[in-house]
Amino acid sequence: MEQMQEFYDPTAVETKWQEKWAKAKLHSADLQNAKKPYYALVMFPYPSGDKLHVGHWYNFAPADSAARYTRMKGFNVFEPMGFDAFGLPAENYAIKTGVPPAQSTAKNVETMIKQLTRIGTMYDWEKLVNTSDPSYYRWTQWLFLQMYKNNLAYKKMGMVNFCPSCQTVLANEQVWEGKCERCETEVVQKPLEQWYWKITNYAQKLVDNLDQLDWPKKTKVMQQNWIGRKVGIDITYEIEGTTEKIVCFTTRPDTNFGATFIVIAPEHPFAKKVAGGELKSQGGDHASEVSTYAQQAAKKTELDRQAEGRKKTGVFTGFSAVNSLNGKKLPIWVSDFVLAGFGTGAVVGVPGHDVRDFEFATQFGIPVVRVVVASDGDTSPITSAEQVQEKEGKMINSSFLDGLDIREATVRIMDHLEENGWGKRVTTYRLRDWLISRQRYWGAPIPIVYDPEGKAHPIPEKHLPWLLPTDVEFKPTGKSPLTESKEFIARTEKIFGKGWRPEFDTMDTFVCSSFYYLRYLMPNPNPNPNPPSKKDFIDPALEKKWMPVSMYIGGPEHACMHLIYARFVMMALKDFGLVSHEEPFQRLVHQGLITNKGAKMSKSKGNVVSPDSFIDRHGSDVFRMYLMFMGPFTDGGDWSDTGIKGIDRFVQRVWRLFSSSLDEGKKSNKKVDQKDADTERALHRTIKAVTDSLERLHFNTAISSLMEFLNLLEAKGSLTPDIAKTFALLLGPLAPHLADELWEMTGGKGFVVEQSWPTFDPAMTVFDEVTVAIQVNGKLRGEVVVGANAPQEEVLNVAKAHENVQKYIEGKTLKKEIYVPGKLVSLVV
RNA sequence: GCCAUGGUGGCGGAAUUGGUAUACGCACACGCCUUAGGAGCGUGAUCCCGCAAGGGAUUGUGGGUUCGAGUCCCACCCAUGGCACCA
Repeated sequence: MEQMQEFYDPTAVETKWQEKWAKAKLHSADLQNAKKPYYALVMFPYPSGDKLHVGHWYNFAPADSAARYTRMKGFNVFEPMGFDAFGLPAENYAIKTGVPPAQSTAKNVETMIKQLTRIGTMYDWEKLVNTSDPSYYRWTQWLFLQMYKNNLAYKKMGMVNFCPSCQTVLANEQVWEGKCERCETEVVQKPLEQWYWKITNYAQKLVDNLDQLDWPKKTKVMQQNWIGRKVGIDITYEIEGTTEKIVCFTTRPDTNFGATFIVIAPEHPFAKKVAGGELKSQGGDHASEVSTYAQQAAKKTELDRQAEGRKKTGVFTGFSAVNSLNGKKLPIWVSDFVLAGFGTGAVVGVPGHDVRDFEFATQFGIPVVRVVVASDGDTSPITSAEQVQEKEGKMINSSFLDGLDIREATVRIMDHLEENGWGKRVTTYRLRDWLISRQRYWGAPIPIVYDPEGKAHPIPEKHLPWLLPTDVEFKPTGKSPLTESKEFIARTEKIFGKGWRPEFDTMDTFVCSSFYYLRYLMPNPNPNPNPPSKKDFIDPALEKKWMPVSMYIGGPEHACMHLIYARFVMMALKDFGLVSHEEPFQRLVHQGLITNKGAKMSKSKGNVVSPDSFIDRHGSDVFRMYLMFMGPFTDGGDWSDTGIKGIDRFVQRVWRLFSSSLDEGKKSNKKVDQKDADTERALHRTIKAVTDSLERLHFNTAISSLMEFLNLLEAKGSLTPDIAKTFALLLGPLAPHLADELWEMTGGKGFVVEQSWPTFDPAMTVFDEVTVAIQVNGKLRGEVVVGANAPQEEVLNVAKAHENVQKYIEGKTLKKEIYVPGKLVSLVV
């Protein structure tokens, strides 16, 4: 009765252990001497002034549980943490409050470290990185210079995505459904000269390497789609009455005998020549129509195009090309359904076998020819869009291709076109080069200066870090805020000479995060390497030993941003001879999304759950276990205020059982460790179940196995010291504070995370006696208890003798008898 | 439209290879303890019929393979995520 009043006090216990862990430097990894390195990484957060939200916990706590389990399995686990500190959140906060981002960031980092510690994670704070610190961004700039040196960084004029709200350009990856990934404002197109990194050089490798990675299939497919590799052929068409040629890209040259027209994008050079009156056709002057159409098309926004739907518009140029295959004339049209940025910006129209071409042809009265037999054998003329798409079939109306399957025909025609010099096989990609310039303040300055003629020069490495000036307004105006800095310009002139100007743009924050996993391995950098050397960037021995990251955990929203940029940068670094691996993240896992009442948590919806009140009341262990218990880690789940009770009860019951049993043992000094076979077997089954669950990151079932075991122990009424110890160890990854407290109560030495993970005896996980189900004609009709190793015949006889079974088999002939050892008997009558 | 993933009680979910579907927990009902309970403990429960013993149905829908299907195959429906006038 006395023990019943004793409650587990999470706050006291958790504080006590967090202090002990810190004092023992329990989470500090010895990078140099580790024998079995295991790099456990989570995507680092940006330092926000708000409290850690449930999403952070849902990402970090289970990741930490996995890392703790791995450590107990005997690995030298390195679990670092840092801050993706440059970027819009800090800058927007500065704009609102006038507090310089450097100041607010430093403060936020401090509070977040405290919050992250409260989770009870094993972060090795000695290796902290902060991307906004000059000791970090000097390497962001150094990386830029390596890219520049190796011709992977270049500046070019072009149409770019511009967010009118953030007042900066964006990379393609950062435009989602035509909107800014950060603020969801409609993005517009602007012609600007900007810096790019040549990610397209690695397009092929980025696709090919996916095969070897242990990543979610979904993510691989997303990257594949994003890179958009397409194998096809460029076919050259001569234009009648001119010396001009048009090259069309197609993946379906097999249908080329069915071509009846050509369409080019409004931005295509030939369209410009027609519009400008440079070329005049015999059939009349179409310059004004083409130029008007091109101007209208240029004005259209993404929204206009969506509103227009698939309705085709276009104008005739007055010119025709010739299909070399059959001498047919192909009128050349201009239409905005053809994209200037894909392929060659020109398409050969085969209306019989492409829906868009069909729509265009019917819109403008262009003939439609069938060159593939329909699946139902139909060879009649095509009259509706439903008849169009044929991905299977044999060729007709196609000269030497007739009768061939479309796949054979594709190869044949490609060979034929290449042999005659009319075409060339090519591979195209959807992926565009990475635009890394940003017209924002809070980022790493691009280490470039311009001479008085405006020519770009890289800043010599000895001048790094090329410091971000502080004498600026933060308010974005579309012009880079750095243009206002007198100090920045003075500094440039002082070093490089009068009339020299610095590059005023800063780098995309995704540049900072594209290599941070390497910087964690350089915890005590030479504070001022001048000039910086390769070895200061990353120690090759450490890189070889620790990379690639063993397990990387973070949200799926980064599939086509950070996760593609980081892979590209690692590949480039390998080519520069700086690292030994091509891929940064061997295994990737996405945590699921945690919602509230089915909706994504957001401040504007006012449905954000703050962990704090729950932690104050139940403690971090209960909170993190509840998040893990909600369902599989990768699925996410919907928040519920009440469900946490179940975990709280579990923790209290564990506590009560431990304190009552262990106290009792002490007081009466009686031996309570005589083994009970049932409990012993249950213990082994529990170890097996928890181990299997943790291997699969199914924390929810690991917890339910422990609950089941606890239910059994409570029913037995006592706890032997051996079982108590193992129970504490099994709880270690899931509820680290409680586990250490229980471990201490059982007289365990050291910390739980330093102990070996419990092992089980497979022989002990099976029962002596098993319950066997009996089915008659597939329906359950009874069960019997037999010895686990009872021979088949004996079990079948017992089964057939079963009273209820008798009712169903009496007087009938047994057609089949099946015994699945230890599971069931199946009788067929 | 295309690709991917998923659909199991009132709810979150469990069920490595086809082998007793609904473990574990929440919520619920009843009981115990209590001055009290937003505490604790115990019992019950997928649904339908039945006082009960028991029977029948059931893993989105419809078929199929099998002694046996949540699991494998085919068709369809729905949900979520991604891509989308990409030639």
